[in-house]
Parts: sequence; C-alpha cells; structure tokens
Amino acid sequence: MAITSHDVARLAGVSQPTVSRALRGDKRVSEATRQRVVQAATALGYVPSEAGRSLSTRTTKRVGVMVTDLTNPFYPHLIGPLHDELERRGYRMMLFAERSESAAADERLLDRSIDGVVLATATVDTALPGELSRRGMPFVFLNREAAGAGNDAAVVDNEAGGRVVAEELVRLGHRDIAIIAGPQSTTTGRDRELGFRYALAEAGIGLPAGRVRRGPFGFETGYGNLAALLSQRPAPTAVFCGNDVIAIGALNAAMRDGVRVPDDLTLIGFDDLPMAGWESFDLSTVRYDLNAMATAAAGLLVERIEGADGLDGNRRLVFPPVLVLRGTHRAR
Amino acid sequence: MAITSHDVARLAGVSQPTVSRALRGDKRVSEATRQRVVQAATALGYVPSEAGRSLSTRTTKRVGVMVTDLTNPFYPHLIGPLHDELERRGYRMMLFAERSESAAADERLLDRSIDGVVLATATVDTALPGELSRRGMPFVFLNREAAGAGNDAAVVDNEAGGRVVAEELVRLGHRDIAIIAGPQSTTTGRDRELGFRYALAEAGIGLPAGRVRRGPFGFETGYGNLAALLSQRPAPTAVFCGNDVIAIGALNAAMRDGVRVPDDLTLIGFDDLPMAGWESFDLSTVRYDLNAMATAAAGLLVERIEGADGLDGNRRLVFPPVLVLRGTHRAR
DNA sequence: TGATGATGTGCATACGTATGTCAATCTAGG
DNA sequence: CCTAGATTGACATACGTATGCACATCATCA
Repeated sequence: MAITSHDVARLAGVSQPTVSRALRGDKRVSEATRQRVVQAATALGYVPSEAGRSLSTRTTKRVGVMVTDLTNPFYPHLIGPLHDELERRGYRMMLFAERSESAAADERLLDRSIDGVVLATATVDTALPGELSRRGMPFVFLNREAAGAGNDAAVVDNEAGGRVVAEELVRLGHRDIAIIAGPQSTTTGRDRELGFRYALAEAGIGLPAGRVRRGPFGFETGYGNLAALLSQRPAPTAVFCGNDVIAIGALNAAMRDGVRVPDDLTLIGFDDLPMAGWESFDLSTVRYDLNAMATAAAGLLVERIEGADGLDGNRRLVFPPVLVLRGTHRAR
Repeated sequence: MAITSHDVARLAGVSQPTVSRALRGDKRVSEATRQRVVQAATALGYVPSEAGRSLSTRTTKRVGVMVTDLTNPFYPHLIGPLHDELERRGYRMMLFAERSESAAADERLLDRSIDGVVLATATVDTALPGELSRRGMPFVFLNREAAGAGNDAAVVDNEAGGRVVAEELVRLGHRDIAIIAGPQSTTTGRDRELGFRYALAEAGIGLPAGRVRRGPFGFETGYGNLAALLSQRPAPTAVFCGNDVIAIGALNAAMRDGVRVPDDLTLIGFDDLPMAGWESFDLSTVRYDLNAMATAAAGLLVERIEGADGLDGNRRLVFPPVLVLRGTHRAR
C-alpha cells in the first residue's frame, strides 16, 4: 500500500540505500543519480516512514510538552511560541496533559517516542524530573521548576516580581494588603508570594493568614476568594494576585459585588497576558517576555537533545519582571 | 543503553516473542511465565519502544490536530476536550499549527507518524482533505469543514445560529444592523453570515456592503472594525460578531470610544466561551456544546481509524445552536 | 498405551530506513 | 601504460517489536 524507499529504488534503478542517501543529500551520491532518485520519489509521492527512520537513527525529532489545564488562558501563550520555535528547529510537538495520578514514571514519556520534554507543569515536589534524569531523557523546565533545580530552565524571577508589586503598593500608601496566590507547590505560586512577603516585611507591613488566599492559577481562584478577603476588618485596600487569570477572576468578583476598581480596591496581576491590556480589564500587572521565555525553553531543550551531554552544567535562564501600571491600581 | 524486550527475555529466561506476548496479555502464554516476564520487565524498568511497535504494527496510536493560531482564546477549548478524549481512547496528540504555505501535501501528516488527523482549520477551498483521502489518511473536520463536505465532521449548525441571532435582533426592534463576520473562506465565517443574511432578508431588512466587515476570528477584527461601522449614517444599532473573540474585541473598542453597550449598541457573539459569561463582558451569544463537539470529533476519528474503512458513508454530526441572552443586547 | 487435541514456547521473519564496509569504476600522475 | 586514489553505488546489517508457523509437552480418552 504505502510507498517505501524500495519502490523508489526500483523505479530509479538504484539500490534502497542509495535512495536514502540521495534524498538526505549525502555528497557521496552523484548529481545525476540524485536527480533520478528525486524524480522517482516525486513521481511516486514517496514520503519516508517516520517509524523506520526513528528506529534506525534512534531519534524522533519530536518533543513532548507537559501542561496541566489546557483551557487555562495562560497556556496557549506558552504553547504557541513553543510550537513555532520547535518547528523552526525541525521538531514536532506532542501535547500531554498531566495525569492526576502519579506524575512519576510516565510511560508516555519513556517509550522513546519523543527526544525530550518541556515541563510546564512541574510542582516543587514532583518525582518526574528525577525519573527523566535517570532515564537519560532530556528535559527543560518552563515557567515553573522543581525544588532541587539544577536543571535547564527558563523562568521569570518570580521573587523579584512579587517584590516589585509590594514595593509599589507600599509606595502608593497601601497598608492593608492581601494576596490571592497560586499553589504553594509551584515555584510561580510560592516565590511570587515569598518576594511579596519579604518586601512587605521590610516595609514593616505584615501579611496575616487572614489576608492570604491560595488556589490553582485559574479564574475561579480569584473569583471565589475575593469576597472573603474583603469581608475581613479592616478590609484590604489592595490585593496582589498570583497571575493575571486570578486577577481577572477577582476583577469580575469585584464587578459582581459592586466593588469599584481601582477606587475601592487596587488589584495587581502577574504575566501581562494580552488580555490584561484589553480595555475591559486594563489590568496593572507584572510583565516579562513570555514569548522569549517559551522560545528560549525550546532552544535549551533542543540544544540539550542535540548536544549529546556535551553541555556543561545546567543552564537557568531567568527573565526579569517589570511592573506595568495600567488602571487597576490607585494611591491610597 | 535502552532496555529492550531482548534484555527482559534474557532475564526471564524466555524468548523475545514470549516477552512481547506476555506483556500484551496474549492468552497463549501461561500465567506462570507471564508473572516471570512482568517481574523481569519491572526489575529492568522496561518500556517498549514505540518506534519498533509502530514499524511492526503499522499503527502509531497518535493523532494529529491541525489548528491555526494557537494563541486565539478559542482553540484551547477545542484542544482540551480533544486531548482528553483521545487519551481516553488510547491515542496521543500531536499539535500542528497550519503553515502559511501550501496546506496541501503536508509531509508532516503523511510520514505515517500519525494514524489520523483532526482538521480544525479547514478553509473551504483547501486541497488538504483531498490529498489525505488519496493517501488513505483518516481525518475528521472539527468546527470548520471544507466545501465538498462528504467527510466525517463535527460542526455547529452555523446557518441556524446566524438565523437565530438575526431573528432576535429583529424581534428587539433593530433595523440598522451590521455584522463583523469571520473569513468567507471558512464555513464558520460564511454560513453564520449567510444564515444571518437570510433571516434579515426575510424580515425585509437589508445588509448593505457598508454594514459588513470581515476578518480573522481574532480580537483585532472586532477591535479594529467597530469604529468604521459605527461611523456610517445611519449608524447600526446592533452588530452581530462572527464569534465571541471578535465580539469581545468590539466590546473593548466600544469601551475605548465611549460607546455604551447595550444602551447605545447591541452586540452578539458566537460560541459562548466561558469568558463570555464573565461579568466584564456578560456577552449575549450563541451557545452550542463545544466540549461535546470536540469529544465527538475525536470519537469519529478513532472509529474511522479503527474501523478500517468498514464504516458506511460519511458521518456529519451537527450540533444545534441556542441563543444565550445576557447583557449586551437591548430592545430598540 | 497410543493417538488426539490443547496448550505453551521458540524460530523465523517482516516492518522501513540509515549507515558501515566493500567492490567497481574512473581519473590522474608518474 | 600502470597504479594509487577518489568517486560512486551495492551489500549487509542494525534498530525493536509483533506475529505466523512449527514444534514440544502434556493431559485426555478410547
């Protein structure tokens, strides 16, 4: 049924290996023969079998990308640039949504159907990186990383990001400050909160337990937690959200409850997703080059794959956060 | 380096084929032997090579998904359910962003590295479906479909959706009506506009060229086209947008220009993305079961793959649209 | 007790490509 | 004109799994 290199060889009057070499541009095959082979291949509509090639070269030119919730508006902005950069470098992308069960020893990643993995989903205590290391499967952390670190990673300086938000809030005169953070099990959740806490503490401002809410990086976390935070007395005048999606959830909760932003409440997000700039939200947030970060992760991974362990140490690319002041903050 | 079934065979004291059979649950191998093999495999951490299996079975348990712009907020809601259903049925997902160049004869789809394709990106005149058919590559249309149809597809009744919007606008007393539609080259763009036109015409209302704008299904299309539409005299009092993302763009343009929605302008979208229900937008729109549609597409494709052409005719699943009236419309 | 069938395992091979090795042909230099 | 080297292509084989087929073992029944 399917056309193989043998069929091409027969038609071109050469051997199968010659077909392989001719099509791959091996200089040992003469121009005349190459022409003939190419012509035969085109005539038959020959497309080399990827499985055959993989088996022979022990390489798949495929990369896995692990994410959690695909419908979270954040991920597309990671996946888009990743896909493009991988494609540019000759790799294809397989998408894996994280399984709820043991993330360790995921057979899907170990059957040699991919050359490497982008982990965009790591929790600090996951066993997956260790497992991948033991198996010699190249990987890179994107956005989040695991605890031990010591691996390739492309991340934001989350702690600095948290700091800069706190400092701005203090500068604006806020004293009653709260946070709706991401999960403590993620570096993006933990470190943003950490930097925020540190900077507040340095300004002599506490962050009591009642002023701290946490949840997944989704709309619901912001939407569902704002009211409880605002019902405390004294009510916080500013809330830092662990990412833009949470902030947008909080913004909508404020709208629902008749809380005016920024008049009654200052809200700050993190990520500067395109939608943060929409008039509807006009969200003050923390920006970093998400696009470059994803692209860089693809680059790190491909280099690791092709570098055949020839790479020294582990490379950690840290992107600087910048405060973007739009319309959801206000001096107190 | 990597553990193969031969290694397992040696350790278990059986032949390689027996390992294969034992691990795949072939009933011809005795329970005792199976135990021994499983134990050896576990001890060595054996994971079968996907390339070897593919080569042997001529099957990859992999499905390609073609999309256009990954960062469009619409696609995640397609990809998410697709991924989950494919996984549930034992398939993995490869993600392909459409190339700008010739979509026809895409080698990435023809190297037998996937068992089938979900086309979520089809334009009415694409040559890709024909090419895939000729090659015997199973595929299914999702959301959009090509002109000739006659293939498996999971789509909304776009024309009915357009109709129901027009009828509602007429009922609300609007007479000066405009549309910001999707591309004419897509069935989602074309048919929604068509149904809208028909229903308006039946009510004796025209849709002159000046009241029609078109563009890609993105934020910018709504954001960039609303002002020109409203500057016409008489200005339209209602605008139907080809999808929610366009509508949200238009909504933001209205906000920018001080046009009050729904007081000054009625806006209707299409898709009912989760974000359409957010307080910020409170968008009146057309709902259909996007989740079920994506899931159904996965099902159609897998059945087509595994049915080995044993399927009669072509199956076209059409999901009914329902008007969801929220806060962006108003009687005239 | 010998034939029959059922059961369990090994042998051989297919799948399609890539590449190391070797042979054949050709070119050029002495 | 002969030989060394370069060029070109064929041959053989590896890659890892799955499966048709043959064979061996064992129980069963007449």
